Amino acid sequence: MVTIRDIAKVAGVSPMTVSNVLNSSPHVRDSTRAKVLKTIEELDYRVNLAARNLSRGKTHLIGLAVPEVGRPFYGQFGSAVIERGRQHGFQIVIEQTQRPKEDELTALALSRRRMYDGLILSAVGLGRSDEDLLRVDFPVVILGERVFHDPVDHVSMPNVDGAFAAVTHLIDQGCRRIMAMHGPTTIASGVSALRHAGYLKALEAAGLEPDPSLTVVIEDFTPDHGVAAIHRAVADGVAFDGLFCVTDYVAMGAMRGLADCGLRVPDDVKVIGFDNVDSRFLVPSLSSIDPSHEVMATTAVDLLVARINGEENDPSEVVTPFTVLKRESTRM
Amino acid sequence: MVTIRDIAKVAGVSPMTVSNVLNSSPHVRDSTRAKVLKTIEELDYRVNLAARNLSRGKTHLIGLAVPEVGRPFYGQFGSAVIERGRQHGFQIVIEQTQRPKEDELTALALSRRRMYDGLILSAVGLGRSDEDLLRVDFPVVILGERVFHDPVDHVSMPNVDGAFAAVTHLIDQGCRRIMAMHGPTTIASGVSALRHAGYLKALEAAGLEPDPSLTVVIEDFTPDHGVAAIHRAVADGVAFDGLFCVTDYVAMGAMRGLADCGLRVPDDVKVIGFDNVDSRFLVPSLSSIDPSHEVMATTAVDLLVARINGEENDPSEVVTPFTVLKRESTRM
DNA sequence: CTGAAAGCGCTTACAG
DNA sequence: CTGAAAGCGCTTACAG
Repeated sequence: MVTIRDIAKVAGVSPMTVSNVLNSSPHVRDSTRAKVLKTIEELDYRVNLAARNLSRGKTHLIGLAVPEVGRPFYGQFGSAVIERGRQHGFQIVIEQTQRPKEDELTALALSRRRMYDGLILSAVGLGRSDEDLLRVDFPVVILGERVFHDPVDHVSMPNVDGAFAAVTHLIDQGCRRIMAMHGPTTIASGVSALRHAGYLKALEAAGLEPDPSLTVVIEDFTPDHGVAAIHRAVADGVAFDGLFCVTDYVAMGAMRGLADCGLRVPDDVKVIGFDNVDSRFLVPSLSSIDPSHEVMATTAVDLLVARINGEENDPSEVVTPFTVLKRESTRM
Repeated sequence: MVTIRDIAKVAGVSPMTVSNVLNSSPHVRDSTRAKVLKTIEELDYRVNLAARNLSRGKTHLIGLAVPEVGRPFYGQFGSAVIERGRQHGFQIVIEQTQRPKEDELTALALSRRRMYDGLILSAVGLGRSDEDLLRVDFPVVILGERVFHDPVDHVSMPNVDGAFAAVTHLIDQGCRRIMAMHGPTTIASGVSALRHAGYLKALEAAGLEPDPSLTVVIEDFTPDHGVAAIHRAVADGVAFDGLFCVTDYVAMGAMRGLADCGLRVPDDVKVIGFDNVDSRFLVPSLSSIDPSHEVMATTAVDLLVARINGEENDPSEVVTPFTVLKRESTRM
């Protein structure tokens, strides 16, 4: 392997001059710079980043821990993070936290091994009891609501308000028996609990009595679970004219399940999701809450980079703005 | 920051014994190991991977260069690569190669800076003229057909055969005027050219005359382009009863476009895609070619890891098996 | 503008 | 079983 010393020897300068050229320091005479660059070219030298990382104390690597990058939301979010990271000169290592809490804590621990300069952690499984673990002396941005008083930057979605708006839209479109489909609401700060809260709030605001049989809990946010949940509900004879799904990806499955059962969207059941991932291409096009995940990604990266650069602001909590996208699936 | 020397000092041993403990070397007395581990615990020490990487000459990082991880195929593929990498003890850095050829070459160049131990490169823009650039003394696995004689492992999809099977299925279902929708066929080894070849082959095998007006070229493999292409074709009065799309993601848009134009699937037009990404959840469910991307991911990672470990096999070219998934969108 | 020296925090033969 | 020394390939003050 060609090193800086080889270049120095051939070019007849010291290693440190080569280093200066590599780092485009102004303190190099033009002729020297040219000579060094020429040698670098000739020997096809490439800087060894492992060495640079060690001496600089930075890796320019950011960890991104999300449940599964194969799901549309995280894929698109990840894509935006990679792009924004690149703009700041960082590369992104993706870790998948398939086992919600366990893997999220592992990611946190890993990142402290100085492999990453910082970590963006989608905390879907962390609850109040994990507060202490977030007290790290390491740049971290959490994707999700602020749990308690963890001294960490948060970027979160407008879960309650978005769900409220979604369900209110269903009500406006004439729905009276609205099903809510989401995960267990055991983690109070989790997406399911918050979106369920928004659902209940919307019912209440409209003077509708919540019916527990209309709350359908799924284990995981995949279309498969959406399909199965609808099959089950219909088999159980649950009657409903509206459906609010925790994510578009789940809604995609739910719409498929409705079709299986001979229920038409929007005629028999109006459906709305959350995330706005490719949902406009479905037939019927799926109404959704757009939490502007581009904004989330950009904000998360920017906050993290600021921490990495040592800016000492108070921990901030950014809730992204949202839009209600009204499409065919909720048409009157 | 706590280093190995701090641990050594406190535990009363030499740094190298700490290192031995960290690397679970058997040559450490149990009592010494216990003492060191206790100190590590107490001082909350974490190994500095940047330092370890430098001295070991490995980063345990694999680069994955794909066009855009927000697209279902690459998201799911990336997910499988991350998972398989993890099993081998590697982490994955994703680079997005939005500008096909340019960024792919950049990724190649970057990976030689010893940041990655190896690179998995989705070569959508590289053609025969780039052959030389692939002659790298660095572990690389290319996702895509073998261009010429580049001495590199390849994992590719059954592009021609898969397309042949897809179009033959349409013909079997009674289609006679079959549209092919894909990108420019300028790169002979590219996905579009190969799948188009399979399309032509299937027509020929069935004795159908190819009609150039039925070949629709799109700029990018997104649903948006699928929608627009259908709108355009219908506005132009192109008549067709079958549609083969280069990917399911494009087909999703095309089906949306057909709905916009009042054309029913499968009654008026039967549609089949390629990739099998969530296509079974669409309404109607989309027929597709399943190129077993799990197998692709696993194979690519395994081949790369073998290279990284210095195994000196001849460059292999693996074409994954495929399945024709017959669903509602091609029902008679 | 250029260089000699020390250091980043580990690991790797080599002795003992 | 344990340690002293050299080295991985850079960068960073500090001199000159």
